[in-house]
Amino acid sequence: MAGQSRDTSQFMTEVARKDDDTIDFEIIELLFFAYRDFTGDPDAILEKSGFGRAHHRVVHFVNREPGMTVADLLDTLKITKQSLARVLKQLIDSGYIRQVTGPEDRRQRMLYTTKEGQALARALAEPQSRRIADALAKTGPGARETVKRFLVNMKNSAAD
Amino acid sequence: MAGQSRDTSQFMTEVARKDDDTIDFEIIELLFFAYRDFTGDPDAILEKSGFGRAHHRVVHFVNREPGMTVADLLDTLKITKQSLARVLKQLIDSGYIRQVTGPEDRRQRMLYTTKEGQALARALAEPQSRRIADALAKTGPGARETVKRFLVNMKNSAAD
DNA sequence: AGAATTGTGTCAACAAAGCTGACATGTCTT
DNA sequence: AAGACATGTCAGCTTTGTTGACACAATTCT
Repeated sequence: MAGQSRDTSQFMTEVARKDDDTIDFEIIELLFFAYRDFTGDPDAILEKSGFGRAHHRVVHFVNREPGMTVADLLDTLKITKQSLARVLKQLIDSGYIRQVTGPEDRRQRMLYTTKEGQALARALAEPQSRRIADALAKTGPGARETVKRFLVNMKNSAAD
Repeated sequence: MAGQSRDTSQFMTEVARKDDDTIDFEIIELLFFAYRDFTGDPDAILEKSGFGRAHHRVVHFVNREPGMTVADLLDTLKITKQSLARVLKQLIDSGYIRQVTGPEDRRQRMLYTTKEGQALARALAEPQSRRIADALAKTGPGARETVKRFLVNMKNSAAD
């Protein structure tokens, strides 16, 4: 699809692929492709449920950390409460997530996945997990530790 | 922020953090956080330009592969031409990207970044590149090769 | 030469998921 | 009692994705 001959000589005196020795375009790009395809994995399942990627993230994190509050979730997702409210309400109404009034602080709503929510979270994570396992296996022994450390270092540490 | 005491005993007989030995929730999550913060880097610059992340991606890829056609770009971004048209038009009108009629096939529009487009692409990539360099340095020697191979393995190989 | 296909542009309508601002309610905290 | 806090909700807006339809020029096929 990108195989047409291109006479770019009038614009590029160098090579077609523009490389910059001071900017790591390569890893930037690989991250984009990797994440694009990684997030594409659960799409088929999401379409069946009638949910989107926003719902996916909510179910995932509530499932991972049962009892987290709405504020915790907002902090994790870094979105506004109005944005969260939309998808969270749908998930609660559909029976995937339930809320429990905080036993210490009754203002809080502790979030839990239902049986159905757990099943959904698992089904969505499954193809992604397989992709990761395959990629790590192909990359070689010790890859998991290195990749894990890299990813930890990539995310913001302070305002967490 | 997540430090409140939570009596989840009535729902979780296990630990608070739900682990699943068959699903790699850990890397899935780390990928989310890493990518979330990684894409947040250029936001300040984008706000100044009045552009969004869609514009960022277009400028990036056109800058990386000068002379790519509209079809190439659609294939790379995996979005519809109507979606692309919107942001591409704005970038052309603003003088960041220019089109040249294909010398072999006059139906094609070869895309090039202008001087301003190159400067923008570079400015946007700079904080991301720094983040990657820092993360790789902290991860240790040889990290770049391993991470690169992992990312290549993570993306789809076939329909590329 | 004429027909079909291809690459690109564009109109119109719609959906998902983000945003801001404002306000209500109940629950702490002081 | 007053103020701060956690959550929910209404209303409206933006960005960025989608489908479907159509136009036009250029290329390719028969």
